[in-house]
Amino acid sequence: MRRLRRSWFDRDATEVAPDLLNKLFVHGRCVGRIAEVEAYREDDPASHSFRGPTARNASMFGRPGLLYVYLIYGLHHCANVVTGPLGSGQAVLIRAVLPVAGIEVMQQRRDGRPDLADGPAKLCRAFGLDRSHDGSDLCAGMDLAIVDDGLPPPDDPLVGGRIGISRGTGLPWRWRLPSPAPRQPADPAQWSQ
DNA sequence: GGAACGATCTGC
DNA sequence: CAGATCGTTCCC
Repeated sequence: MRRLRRSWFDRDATEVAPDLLNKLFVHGRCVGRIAEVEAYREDDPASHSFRGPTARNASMFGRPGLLYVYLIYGLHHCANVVTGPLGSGQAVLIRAVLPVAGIEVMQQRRDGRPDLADGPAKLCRAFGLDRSHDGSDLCAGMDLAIVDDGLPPPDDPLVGGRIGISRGTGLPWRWRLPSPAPRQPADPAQWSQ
């Protein structure tokens, strides 16, 4: 049970992303095993960092190991882990986790729905994350952290194109645990090993 | 100053 | 399959 140190995040987002699979995402009593991620980089037209730093994406250009949380569609939040050297504008979107602890709290925050954290915005709702957590340091304490409990990333993650975006769609920068399926892929054919 | 647009989710 | 809902960005 070891919290990941800052140097661990100081790599390219496409390298960190698959390594995040099976790590534990912790916020307060809520713990989830990371099941699906996507990488975003500054040279990537789909990335919020593509057009340089702004007030919204400032934390994406911060130190590796920060949390980047943004509001989407005016009503949902999504959480990212900042990676790479300071100023490089990279992050990994946490798309899904498998609930491990704090399930009661998650159920309450999700209004009793059974699907607690199988989508990026559902996850933020279940874990109680919003814009006030943007820029938080995942390497500072145990209230908000990424933890390695010894389970390694899978040798055979499913790899596919990112979803919900209109540009940069060909890039195979989405990774998911091979099993169990936390969320059915929209198109099974998009996954490959 | 204003318009267009989301790295989504939900219920019809 | 469309509506929700508003901050951010970009263009005039």
